[in-house]
Amino acid sequence: MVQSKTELFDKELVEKATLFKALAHPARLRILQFLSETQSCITGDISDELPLGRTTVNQHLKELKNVGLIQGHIEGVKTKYCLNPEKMQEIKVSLQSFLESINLENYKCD
Amino acid sequence: MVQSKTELFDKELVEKATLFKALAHPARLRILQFLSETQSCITGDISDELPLGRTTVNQHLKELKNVGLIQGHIEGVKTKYCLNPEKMQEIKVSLQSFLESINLENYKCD
DNA sequence: TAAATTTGACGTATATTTGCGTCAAATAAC
DNA sequence: GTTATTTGACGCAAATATACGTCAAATTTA
Repeated sequence: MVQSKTELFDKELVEKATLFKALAHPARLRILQFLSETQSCITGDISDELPLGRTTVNQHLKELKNVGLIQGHIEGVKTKYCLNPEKMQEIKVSLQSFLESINLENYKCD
Repeated sequence: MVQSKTELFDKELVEKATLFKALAHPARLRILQFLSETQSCITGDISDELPLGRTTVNQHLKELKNVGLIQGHIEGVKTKYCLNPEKMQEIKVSLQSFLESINLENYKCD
């Protein structure tokens, strides 16, 4: 067994968990920060900025791309990576709404 | 090798990644929702509310406890689980600040 | 006291994530 | 045309997460 049981949960919850998971590694957070700091697209070698090998960074980039947080244009041999501001905003709203739905003012614990 | 490299990142980033990770599974999101919906502490058997076995749910509860999102009082044989509103608020602020630091108004992609 | 309930601890199996090396395709530089 | 760069795809090993069964301690209940 030990099969994944995520599909047994509410679809919306699964989606939010997926978003959170994309942000659940310091390398991915750092990549997002880095892209925002540079204020524009970056060609390749983000791995120079991280204490990880190129292939590993590439994999993290792929994960971020999968959830739509970043985009990549190919320009000749090189690839330019950028944030996807719309998706970032979407995620922000999504997470805030979840956190707000949870955090009740008059929560009491007896 | 394949050793964990998380310690090579900024401590603050690692902490935020840890928080996100705690929220990266639908079962844990559901548990948080459930605790907030009931508006009070719940004795044991949250597993009745989830499509998972008791031991599995217990493990998720433990993870949530580890990051401080929930608390558990022991009352006789039973254990009461509650949200930790302070920590929830803390996490909310922490995540919002990260997202805001990332999402730039005038982000351009050439 | 004996039986039933409740729960954490422990062990185990499978799945997924993380990290990286190597290779091949594509393009640029010579 | 040949060589160098750049990058994704592929595969592998170790680490971690997920899911659960079983057991023992604690505590009610009978």
